[in-house]
Amino acid sequence: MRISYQAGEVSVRDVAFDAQLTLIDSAQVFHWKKEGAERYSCVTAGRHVTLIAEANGFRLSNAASEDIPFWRNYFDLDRDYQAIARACEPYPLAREAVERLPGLRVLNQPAWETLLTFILSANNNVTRIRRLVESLKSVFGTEDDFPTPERLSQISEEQLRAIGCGYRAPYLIQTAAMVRDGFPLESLKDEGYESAHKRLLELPGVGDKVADCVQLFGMGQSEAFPVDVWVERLMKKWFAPDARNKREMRAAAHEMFGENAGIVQQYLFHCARLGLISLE
DNA sequence: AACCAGGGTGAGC
DNA sequence: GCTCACCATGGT
Repeated sequence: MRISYQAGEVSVRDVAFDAQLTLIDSAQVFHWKKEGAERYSCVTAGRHVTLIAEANGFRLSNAASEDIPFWRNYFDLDRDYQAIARACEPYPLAREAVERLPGLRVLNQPAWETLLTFILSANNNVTRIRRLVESLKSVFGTEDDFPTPERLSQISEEQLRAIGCGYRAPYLIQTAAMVRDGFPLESLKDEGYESAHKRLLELPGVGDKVADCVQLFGMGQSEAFPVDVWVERLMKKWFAPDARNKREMRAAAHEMFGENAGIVQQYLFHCARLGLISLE
């Protein structure tokens, strides 16, 4: 992997990256927009950026040189995905899943954005989550960012229901108020997985699954193993047929995949959604 | 027209 | 501890 900078563009070469898969279809991030065949744009962490997909990597236009470390982390460029595939060797189905979707990467998003979007994701479908996140950002955020906890905590339930949040509206408001009042969202990244998980469960609208998504996609805790309906079916059929509930499925995943559990999960999840793995 | 979606909550055991 | 009805909304 090589990163270079020239004339306002960050260029990333020699890296497996499938922009359509990772930014649009993977259901880990909901606010990238497709602008053209190879062009994608996004507002994240107060940065407005355009990504141009290339043969063996990508370019970021409108990027500052001092933001290279930010994007390096955001796109998970320092993780060795082939090594993860190899580490799955005892579990051929998992290894095949990782190898069948080259270029799918697990992004490291800002924690607050991840928390917001996954509260909205509960019992919802991807198309509608994307619309909802876009509305939340454009109606209540600024041109360059999502609404802050301060701002969101002062929006009325009626206003949030008006853009389609439904019963998740009070969860958003109450969680925003807790973060505003000092809930240590950022410092949870430095706690262990279990400890951070328990703290996240204190937030309204956050259960085991949403907490794991925030930890995996927004806190860099790769052992987090979100169990949604797809992963539940996968685990029941292929990996942990005796698990009696989702908590036991998570434990089984930690046993099998350790610190790579969340990364493997993302590949399995997507293969299942694409129909590449039979769930009978 | 039913059924589903990257589920969480609270009540009743 | 556990199960389960209920929760808005729109996609398929």
